[in-house]
Amino acid sequence: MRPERYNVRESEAKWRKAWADAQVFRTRNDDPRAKYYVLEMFPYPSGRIHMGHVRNYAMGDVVARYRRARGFNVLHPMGWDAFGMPAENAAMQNDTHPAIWTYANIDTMRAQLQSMGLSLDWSREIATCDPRYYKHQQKLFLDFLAAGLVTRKKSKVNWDPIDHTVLANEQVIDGRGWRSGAVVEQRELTQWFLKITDFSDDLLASLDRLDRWPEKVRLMQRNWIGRSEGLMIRFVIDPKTVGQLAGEPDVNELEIYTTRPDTLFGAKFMAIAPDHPLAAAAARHDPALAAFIDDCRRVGTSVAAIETAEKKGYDTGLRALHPFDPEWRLPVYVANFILMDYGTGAIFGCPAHDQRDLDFVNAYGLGVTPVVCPPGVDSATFIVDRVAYDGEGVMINSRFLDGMTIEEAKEEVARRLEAVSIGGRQQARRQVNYKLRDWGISRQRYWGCPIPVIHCEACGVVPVPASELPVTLPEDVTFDQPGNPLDRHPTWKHVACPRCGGPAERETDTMDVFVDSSWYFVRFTDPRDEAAPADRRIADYWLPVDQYIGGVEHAILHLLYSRFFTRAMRQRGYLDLDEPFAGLFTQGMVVHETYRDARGQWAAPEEVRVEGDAEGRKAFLIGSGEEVEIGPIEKMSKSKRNTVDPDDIIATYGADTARWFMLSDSPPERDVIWTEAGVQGAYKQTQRLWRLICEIERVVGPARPAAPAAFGDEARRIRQIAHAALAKIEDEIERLRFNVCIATIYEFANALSAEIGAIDAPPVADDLRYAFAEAGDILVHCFAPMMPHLAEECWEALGHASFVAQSPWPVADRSLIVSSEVTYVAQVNGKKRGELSISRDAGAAEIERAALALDGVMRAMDNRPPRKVIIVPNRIVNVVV
RNA sequence: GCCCCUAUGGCGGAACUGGUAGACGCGUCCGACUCAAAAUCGGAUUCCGCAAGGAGUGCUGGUUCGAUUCCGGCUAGGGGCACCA
Repeated sequence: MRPERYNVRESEAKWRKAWADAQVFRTRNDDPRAKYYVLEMFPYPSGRIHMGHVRNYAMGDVVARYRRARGFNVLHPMGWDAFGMPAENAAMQNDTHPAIWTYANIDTMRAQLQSMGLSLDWSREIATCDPRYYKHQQKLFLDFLAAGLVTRKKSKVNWDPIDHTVLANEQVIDGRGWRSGAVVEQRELTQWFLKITDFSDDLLASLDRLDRWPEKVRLMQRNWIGRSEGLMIRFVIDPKTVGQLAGEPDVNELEIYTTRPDTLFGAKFMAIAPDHPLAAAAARHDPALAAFIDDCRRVGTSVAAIETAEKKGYDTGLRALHPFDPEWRLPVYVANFILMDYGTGAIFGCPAHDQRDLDFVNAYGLGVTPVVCPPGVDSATFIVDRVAYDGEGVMINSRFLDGMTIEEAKEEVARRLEAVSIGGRQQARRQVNYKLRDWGISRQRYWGCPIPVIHCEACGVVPVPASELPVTLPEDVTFDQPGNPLDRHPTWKHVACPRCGGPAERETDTMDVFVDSSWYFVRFTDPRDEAAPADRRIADYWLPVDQYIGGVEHAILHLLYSRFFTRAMRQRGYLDLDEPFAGLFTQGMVVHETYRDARGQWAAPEEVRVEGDAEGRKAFLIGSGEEVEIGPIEKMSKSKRNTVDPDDIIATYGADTARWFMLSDSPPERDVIWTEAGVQGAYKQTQRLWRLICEIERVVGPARPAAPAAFGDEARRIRQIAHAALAKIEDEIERLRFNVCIATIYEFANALSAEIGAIDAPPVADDLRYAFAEAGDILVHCFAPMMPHLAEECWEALGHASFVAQSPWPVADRSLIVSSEVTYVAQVNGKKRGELSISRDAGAAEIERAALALDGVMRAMDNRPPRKVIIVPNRIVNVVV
């Protein structure tokens, strides 16, 4: 006799040990079966796992376990994105070395992940902060450097003038350093860049072939790459306005990039970025302008900050000549919303058809002239005042362009200006431009992969010889002062130049952590290879990743950088691979209510008791009974204290319950709200499924029956229920629709319960016993990817000696599912008026006759003759009167 | 500011490719079992209406025999914006 209740704690521990002892999830590179690589974005070892991790890894594990059952050789590895700022912040706060902090976190989180019962091959675990990992990254960097895929150039950073340190964008709050509170400045540093722009076209074009990526991610990447076709136009600066700038270089003309040359007759001003060379030249003769530029720099380097700041400009006094009218002069402003990184860092402003330009002229009173008239609007009365018009239309107020479409006008302007020559060069040329910029990877920080180059006064930049790799981080560093400890280290950075032997210095910048995560999926294929990032044959066998799963917050940067790395590695012969991730799924966050007391202090969910119902819910502190306000539902975060610790949930309810709840209810791409009721509901299901399996076992008996020659009606019905559920669950798992999958499992279990309840006392006929045994096996297989521990317990109860984790997926017999009768909905004028059940192969005339004979249909038709009858096969009959 | 996404009962959500809106779960209500409670099991549950029937998928307009689904205009919430990971 089986126990009434399923003992979660005992069983889960037992099965995890059994899997580990039998090495069930160990993956071999020489397995002859078809491969399937499923990967979840590896975690940053922040300290403890959170519910977002549970959700992410539960999803990946469903896919891994399902594919394994379907006969694939599955690679499902785990590792640690272990470099990054939090380790340095912790070092400063607690006086612990980043490595010690990081590895301690990894140990904690590994144990937590292991308690989830994930089917991971832990023998392939990697950490990016391990020199055995970053050694290969340094080799890749040097290889890319030799191949011209790396460059050095100047770029701006946020500089904290009190702490004397470079700040990350998130460390700049309202233009001030987070620690010192000092107003942030911009500094230019010479930094290392990976030339991702070499691949702009391919990165863009290949998006079309990523058909197993969410459309929104492809769209975001397309916009990010931002290919545009436009015109470079040289504006002559009126010599009469140059004045004291006369001696400065490049003050005779201003080159701009525009995608809207058609609006040239709507131009009201020119604007240049505060970092534009012309702005710098003008500022040398105008202290007020220099002060204005300093002001602009205090916003920081983030585009969001620059573009949301109030639009401000400074008139340089320079005037540019309109290309089509030498009498027409346009004022040249330095403006805080022009970005030096895009185009030439200079624009002409047409307020009528660009909102930013319009906001600008409204602030400076420069006037608006519309030049594109929307269809159906009278050009004589069309005015633009607060909202710019960026739609289609016909050219107006534009002399020789009048009456043309936008496209015709663009072409006409380009054609005319290409033909004009100034100083021996065309005044304008067509140009394809990209928003995408090269990837700056230099970080002025300790806890990252050292950039393996040496700076020699005589020889310049010298790569560290391969035999000396990896360049490891020195361990004797302190974090008692801000800034990069590598920079102030007494010995580490001083070395002999590998080329001339003279005194030289190591590069003290380390790499952006996005570099670490741009090739880790390659390393997992062959993680212990000492000679190469991965053996080429092994990498080519496993890659691409068949299903990649992670947060949508990585939709652009991480995924684009990984796509770049794949291309660079292919070019250098490491891989034969177009794209790293054939399938991508972006899952939603885990969110929770927030609680706040009268003093504005946040309260954690475990400190709060919630009472009430539909009318209103109230929350009280458990200790004092004080009422706390129930706030909005937000992403779980430490600062709002609305987190739930997976350890507590797993200890109370078990890993299967935690996994099940994270997969049920909400669609995986959407946010899921953590509720206590939801977890309890999931827990009840584990017990329900266990009871059902026990009942099946009692009906089937100790000996599993052989397949009978024929099935009676009841047995046929049970088989139909089981096979229909199996077919649907297969489809839903493959589409990663875990919530629908779980709903189908509930329906399946409910239906089986009803059938079991209808069974009379034993003995039970052989065909029924067979049908129940088969249905039980199918049910266990269906929930095994989500609740693997319970599934093993049930599998054993049903009399199997093997692991369900190693058993093949049952074959759905789809011929059992089709019924001979179909139900049509009968509508009159699109409104449902009845239903009719009819043979699947009934003809149109027969269906129409049956529909018109229905009571509800006749009443609704009210003796009017049918004008038209629409029949959608197997679905609907609509009578139009 | 720019780019992207989302919106369906009391709640989470389902609805194949434009074809029965509300599957499944939670909650609530009623009932069974029990001395009682818990657990479990059965039934009801979009709204208005006694009913017939009507209304209904954030708001608004359109296309269609038919719109949660397609198109236009809004509103609200969320993600990303290049040094958080």
